[in-house]
Amino acid sequence: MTQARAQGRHAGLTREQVLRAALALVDREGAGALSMRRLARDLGVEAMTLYHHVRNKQALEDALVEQVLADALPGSRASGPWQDVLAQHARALHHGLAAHPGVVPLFASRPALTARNLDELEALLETLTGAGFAPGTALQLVHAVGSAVVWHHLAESGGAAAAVPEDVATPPLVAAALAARPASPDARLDLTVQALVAGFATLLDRDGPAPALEVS
Amino acid sequence: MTQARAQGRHAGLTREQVLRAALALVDREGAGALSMRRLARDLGVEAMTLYHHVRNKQALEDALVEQVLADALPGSRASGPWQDVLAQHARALHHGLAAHPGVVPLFASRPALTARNLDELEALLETLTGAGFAPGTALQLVHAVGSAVVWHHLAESGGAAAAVPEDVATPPLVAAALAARPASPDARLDLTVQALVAGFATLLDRDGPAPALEVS
DNA sequence: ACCTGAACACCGTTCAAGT
DNA sequence: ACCTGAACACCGTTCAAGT
Repeated sequence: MTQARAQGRHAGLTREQVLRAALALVDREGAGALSMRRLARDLGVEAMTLYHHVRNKQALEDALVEQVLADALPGSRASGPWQDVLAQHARALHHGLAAHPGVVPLFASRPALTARNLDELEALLETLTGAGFAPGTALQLVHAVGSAVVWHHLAESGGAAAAVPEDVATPPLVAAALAARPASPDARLDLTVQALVAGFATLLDRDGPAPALEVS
Repeated sequence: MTQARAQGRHAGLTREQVLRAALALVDREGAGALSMRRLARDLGVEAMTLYHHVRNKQALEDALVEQVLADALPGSRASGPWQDVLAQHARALHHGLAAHPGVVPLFASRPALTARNLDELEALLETLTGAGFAPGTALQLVHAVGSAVVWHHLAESGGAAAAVPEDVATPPLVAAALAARPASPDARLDLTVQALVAGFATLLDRDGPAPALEVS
């Protein structure tokens, strides 16, 4: 968008500018609109210039995911009952994704564990093992909650709910269920997260007795 | 791969052949390798020929998802306790996805409800509402289980677990958790599904008393 | 060190034309 | 009805070259 430069002239482009522009593009037009050439055009630069600040498109997408994650989970290290800590984590992730809906599809094809959020994960595991969970079970619980949140956004933005085909007769119970389920997406996510928490709570007994949390 | 034809000659191509070839391609080389031009080459045909059997690439991908789903869930209408019916549903979906790992990424960007599996859904809702669940809750439970299974395959094939970065010191609890969690992917999926089932079971009381299933 | 330009090997899709 | 061929407007990435 800015004007062309003679060859060899510094554009003064930084990695941060590239990432910011990429995030803006994805927020505006979705992950499908992100291309090296298009992003370069937005920055008023040749496409090849971008490769000086980012290894390739994959790495660019990785960086976007990391940034959204880092913004969403600032390592708050909340304390309190493990159920609340986990719910707080889910909420933070939820709001982070809501702020950048276009990035959500990129989460689907990427590992859940990145350098940037290892600290947050460690803090959650501390809380959960402190509450009596075995470490392996705790990790699965964190993953389950995280993926439920991501999946919720994936489904919400894909119009998953609205997709009962027109030309097919909706069976009675499906129709009733669609009409009766919680109206707001947030309430639906809450229900699922609460069910996960309640479900893993029943596994607590297996892992060993929980320390009495309420006592001093 | 077959030899070229003079213009206007019938290739005798059918929609079924197109879908079969597309599924084979995706199974062999992943969803990323699926392109109209590549698929046409595999079929020994010009790319434009495909548009006679499929509306566009989107529709082709939709058809692949539907087919994998239809193969995985043949509408078995299993009976028994709702927990078992749900676990059986999860297993069927799990095996269906395992048979076509390349198709899994296509599930992430598509609605969960298609014409092809409405019957299966209705049957599941029958079982769950029969067990005392409110229809809305039942639908959410089915969705939660389904997305847990799909997410599991997504994470498994994306190498999500193996992705603790080399250059970063793994915090102690994260390391312990990775070492201690269930070794096999199947066992991990089982744990999550069981937790979901147990969690929604605790919601049963809210929805109303369950009819005595064992009686007569 | 940072940026450009041409080139290579690809895409999805429209449109007019063949039989 | 079914298939082709050329065309349009795109891709990611390599490589040699400029300052």
